[in-house]
Amino acid sequence: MAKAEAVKKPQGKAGAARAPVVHEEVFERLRRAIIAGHLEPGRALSVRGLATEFGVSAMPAREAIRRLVALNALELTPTRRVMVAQMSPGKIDEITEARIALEPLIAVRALKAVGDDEHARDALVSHLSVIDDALDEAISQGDAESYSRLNSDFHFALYETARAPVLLGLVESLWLQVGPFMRVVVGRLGTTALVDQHKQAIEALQAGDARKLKSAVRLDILEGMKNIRGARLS
Amino acid sequence: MAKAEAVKKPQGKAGAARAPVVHEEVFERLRRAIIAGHLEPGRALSVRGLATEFGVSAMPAREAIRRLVALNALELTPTRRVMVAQMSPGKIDEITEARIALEPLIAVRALKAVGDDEHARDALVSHLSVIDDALDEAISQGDAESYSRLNSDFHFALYETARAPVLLGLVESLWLQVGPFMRVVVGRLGTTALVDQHKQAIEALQAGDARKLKSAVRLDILEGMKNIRGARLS
DNA sequence: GCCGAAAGAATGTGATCACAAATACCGTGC
DNA sequence: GCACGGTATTTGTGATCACATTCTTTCGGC
Repeated sequence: MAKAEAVKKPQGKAGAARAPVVHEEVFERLRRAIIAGHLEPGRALSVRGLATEFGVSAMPAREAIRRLVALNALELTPTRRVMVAQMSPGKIDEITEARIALEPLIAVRALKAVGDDEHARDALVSHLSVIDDALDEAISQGDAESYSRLNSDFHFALYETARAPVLLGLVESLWLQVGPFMRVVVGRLGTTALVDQHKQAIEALQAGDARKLKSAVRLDILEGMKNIRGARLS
Repeated sequence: MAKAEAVKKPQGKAGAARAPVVHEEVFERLRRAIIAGHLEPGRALSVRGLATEFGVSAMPAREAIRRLVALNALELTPTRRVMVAQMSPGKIDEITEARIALEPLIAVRALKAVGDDEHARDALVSHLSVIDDALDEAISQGDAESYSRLNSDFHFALYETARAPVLLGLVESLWLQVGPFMRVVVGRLGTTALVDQHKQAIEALQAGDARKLKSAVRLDILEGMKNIRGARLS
């Protein structure tokens, strides 16, 4: 398996000269799957299993798993087997606290990043609106899968414009830890009852209102995490 | 090389049955070295170099490096070479913001964790006092190496009692990113001018004063990061 | 019928090799 | 003296093998 066949990869003479190595591709796919909630908590993963599933050799799978363990997205059993992290009430509290501490900060940074440039702000607002419209569509159709993906798309589209790699890294680690449970939530509750603060956030961005933006992000987090807690205790 | 000699490791029948695998030991040693500031920013690391330095094969070195890259402690060059992360004014801002957002939270959690148990609180206070005394000693002797290590010991002795693994992981990631620069700071400034808020924090713990504790932690962070910024701009 | 031991499969970890890309080194030409 | 080009070394990455441990399944005894 995984002949790889010396793809030749002529370095892509034009462009940013990025060469997405195999283990990074595996990592990215797995990361997205976790954030989008495609993997249920407690789901066991193995190096060889992941390798065959992605059609690669054991090595890239190992490195991807190692990275995700470092980010607390995957958990090690006492015997060093790997599973998607389990949730606990205590962890819900911690993640909620950390998200509320960090995400409003990075949202405000995004606001400030586009604050000077009216064109950039409009572009961001319009981009977020597109995502949020699709989100509403997913909600009305009860499409849990799309909901999870679009919800993370919305938040990270906002956060990435902050150009704050350190904060973004912390937030990504947190999302990797909630991802598996967002899935469970929207699966159990159905998506019809879900409300979000995204439109409030967009308005705040448009108005350049940092206070309102922080509030919207904070409320959105509280709503989402409350649902997780509710699903957990049911 | 790396005979390892089949240490036999009879599983340590008594005890927590922990078997510190090779790559974890390498990771831990490297992690401590970075937090303690033993590695200067921009310092290049290589898989084989680290392997021979630690007397292991390439594999554990690879995994340790991969984990530390995931934690933003190490940086990848465009050609995938590895170095200790560089600092920039923007990163200083971000790390300061994140530390101030997170560390007071975890400190207050530590306070609450020992709040009920007077015995536990006394034990923590006494433990922290011992570390802080050693810290004063290191300062008076201008021992930069001990200062870095004891300073991180103090903070993490406090944070670990919070039993908040998620928050602790985030904070550890941040310390891994500042570690190399603490070293530079104390090396350049000398340690005589350094003041810390540790005694304030200990008093707040003893009094069960969450507000004062948060303030002390916050000020300690601001002091430390200000020194980093100053050293950077000099 | 059920518990437990033994056999078999699966898994994590470490080691080593191969290869291409990148870096460092060194000598030549001007 | 210096820039340039070519060679040699270093390096990251992927693949594969070996081994001990762990998990699973099965079968035998009571």
